[in-house]
Amino acid sequence: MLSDDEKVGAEAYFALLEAGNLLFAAVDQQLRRDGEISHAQFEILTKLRAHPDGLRMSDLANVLVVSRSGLTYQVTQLEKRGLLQRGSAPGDDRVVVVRVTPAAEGLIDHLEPGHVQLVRQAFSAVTDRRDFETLARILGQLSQTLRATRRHDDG
Amino acid sequence: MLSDDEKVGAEAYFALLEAGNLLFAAVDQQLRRDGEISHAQFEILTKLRAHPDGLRMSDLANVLVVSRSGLTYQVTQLEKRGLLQRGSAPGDDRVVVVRVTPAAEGLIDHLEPGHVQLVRQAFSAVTDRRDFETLARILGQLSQTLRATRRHDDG
DNA sequence: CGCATGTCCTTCGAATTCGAAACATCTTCA
DNA sequence: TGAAGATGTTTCGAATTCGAAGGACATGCG
Repeated sequence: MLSDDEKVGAEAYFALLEAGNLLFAAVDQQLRRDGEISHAQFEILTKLRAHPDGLRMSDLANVLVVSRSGLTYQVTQLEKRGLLQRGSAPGDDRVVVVRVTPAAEGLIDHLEPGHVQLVRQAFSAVTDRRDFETLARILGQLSQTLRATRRHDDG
Repeated sequence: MLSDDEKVGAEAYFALLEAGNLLFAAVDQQLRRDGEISHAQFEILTKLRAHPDGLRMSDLANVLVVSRSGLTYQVTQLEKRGLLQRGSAPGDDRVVVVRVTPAAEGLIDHLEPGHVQLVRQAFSAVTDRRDFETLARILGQLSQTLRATRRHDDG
């Protein structure tokens, strides 16, 4: 038998997976419709846009929580579409640094308004600003904990 | 430029996707290691266990937030392993009703302790019980909103 | 009844994901 | 220098996912 604390914990756990799943699916559908791009690819581009100097493949994979090989696949797709470029890093020829192209910035600008609106709509039932802050804080703690125990010995 | 409200909203949005992703990945890894089963399959079994009379394929797909065809695939896999059974529904020969087998209940019982411990560990940084309640409440609202606007006209 | 339409599940092909293994390049240390 | 191990990325095969199309049954209406 579960204690009351465990019950509310399990509830939060299931709710997190469900909400995350639904939110991802909703955003994915919209992005595919409006911009012929998947949510996974969109996340790559937006993360890269926040790093004008580019990111190494491994770092990008860690940020996005995907495997290195999975990232290789998507980066190849995006490079074929001219939305990003692979480059080399000075001083280490093993490293591949990825940067967005102006075309990608244009695409992001094109998609951003609808994207923001969809997310706002999804959260429309959350009216108290403190709820947002609580949500962001707890989920941030959760991510931090999970990243800390995440295996580092890949490949 | 985003307002402060939009900033905290965007933060919550990104945190939700990230935490959900990390949590799913962590649980998936553990279940594969301890029980030779994926998180997706484990969720099917646990949902079904909560419904001793079985569930129709469509209803199960909706609950789990997966496509009908994707569910068909996983149900076939699980049936091959003897963890669930397909049956017919009285009065409508189109419908397939799925039920867990005793073997699946045994597997769930075997995996449950480690599963609970992992989740508890993931949430270990969340110490205030009201935070759990807030989390469950907000994410529940979010799921409800997203389900309401979800497309019902599937393949 | 008999056809049109709707519902439910599965099949099919394409896209995406992962982990293991392969490859290439550093770094360390003798 | 050069071998051994570490690090970074890609290739490969297998598993999983989706949406569209197909097939089977149900329902409504003439």
